[in-house]
Amino acid sequence: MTPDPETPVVELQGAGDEAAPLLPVSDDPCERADAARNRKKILVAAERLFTEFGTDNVSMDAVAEAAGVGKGTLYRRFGDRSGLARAILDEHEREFQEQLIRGEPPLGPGASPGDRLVAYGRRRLELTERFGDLLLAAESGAPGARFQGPVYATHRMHVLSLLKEMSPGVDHEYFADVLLSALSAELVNFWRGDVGIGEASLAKSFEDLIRVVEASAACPTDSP
Amino acid sequence: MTPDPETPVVELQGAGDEAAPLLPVSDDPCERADAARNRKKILVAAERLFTEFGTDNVSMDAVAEAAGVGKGTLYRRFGDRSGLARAILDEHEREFQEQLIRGEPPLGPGASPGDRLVAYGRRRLELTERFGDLLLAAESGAPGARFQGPVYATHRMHVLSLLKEMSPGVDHEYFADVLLSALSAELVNFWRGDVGIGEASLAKSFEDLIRVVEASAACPTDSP
DNA sequence: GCGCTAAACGGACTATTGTCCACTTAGGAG
DNA sequence: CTCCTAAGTGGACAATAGTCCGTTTAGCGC
Repeated sequence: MTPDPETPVVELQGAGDEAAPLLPVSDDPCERADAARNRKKILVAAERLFTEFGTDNVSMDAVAEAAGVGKGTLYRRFGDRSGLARAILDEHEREFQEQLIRGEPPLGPGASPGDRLVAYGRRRLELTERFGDLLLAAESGAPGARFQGPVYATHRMHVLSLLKEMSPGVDHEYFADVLLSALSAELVNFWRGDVGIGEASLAKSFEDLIRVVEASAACPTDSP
Repeated sequence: MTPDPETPVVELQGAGDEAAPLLPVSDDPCERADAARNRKKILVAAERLFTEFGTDNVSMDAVAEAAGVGKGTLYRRFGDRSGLARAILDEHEREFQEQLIRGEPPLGPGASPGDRLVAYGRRRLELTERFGDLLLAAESGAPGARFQGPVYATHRMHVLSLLKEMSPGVDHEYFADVLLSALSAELVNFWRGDVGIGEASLAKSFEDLIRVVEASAACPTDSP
């Protein structure tokens, strides 16, 4: 494994509902000046190449060359291709998380958990529409790697705490991952591209899914 | 794209509930004798190497060499690594589908759709326990490739028809994919390996998920 | 300024996937 | 039996990801 990829690991202990600043901090304050400069150069070059030629028509060599650094530097900073994609997405990711935690309802606090989950799904789908290829690259690393890393952990905790609020006393660990899989770039891109279903339609289906759970929390038929 | 991978495409027109023999037929009757012989040699060699060294510690070169064929032959037959994995799984897959269609309840016909879905999930989880790495390799091709091909289509149709039976008049297309994602080797392997949760526990969670949908189909709170 | 050291750099190198095409051969027609 | 051709074969080839390690340099203590 690579010595130290970019993940500046924030502690993510299970309990807390959602108040704490769980945002992944991408700028290491102890980073040497040249390292920071190169990181920036790489991110700028990569973003340009990715948008110009399409995310998966650009080799890592090409990124390194365009950024004017060696390949070793590229890999030292970002670990692998998916790490680079994640780093590019990071800025938008932070903005998104900000809205989840401190934004307006229904995305932010104040709405019912069901409404918040629906809004969360809708927003994720919008983001997938904008950043589809990049998100796909970000979640295509080693198998199972998608489920690790601070970004996934944060999303997971958000969904989990809303589910808990919706129907307390039930174990939703697995269901949280299932919901996030339902929003994975791979599935969503497939629906949008190959099946040809629009994002709005998907949002509706995702909402249905949430409403089903919401209803079952209120319905006595639920057998413990 | 590869000229003609192994997929001998069976028509999969949407309607029929599940009576027809939708099993993917893997032996092309018009295959030349030497081709068939090589196919067999490759499958045997690959299966041996995979079980001996672990599925992803074996390069395609190694498989070709062990089978005593050229790499070109390997790729002509199976398209890519994931195609090879699918072909190895094919025998078990056919057996599984046989049980779904003509086997005993609750897996086969005769039980309630909810029970059948639960049994389906349980069985898939067992298979993932046995063939985890291979299934993982089979579903790790080009992004979105998992959702294509006859095997996925068949599973999807099975789940879909049970969902329809459970709550008629509702669109379950997306939800079927979500349920199948919940059983994907990537997610399940992650839970078993990294989280350390046993298969039984996952089966329980999957069952809960199905029961929630089952309940909501019966509960008047459901808003159309 | 002057070294010193840990951090960062970069490009040669390895491993692997997947493609291509000139050659070989199975198996039916005559 | 012989010929013919479409299918099949195999290994050289190109492209790419990711590793390794000798070299360079930032930034600190003096």
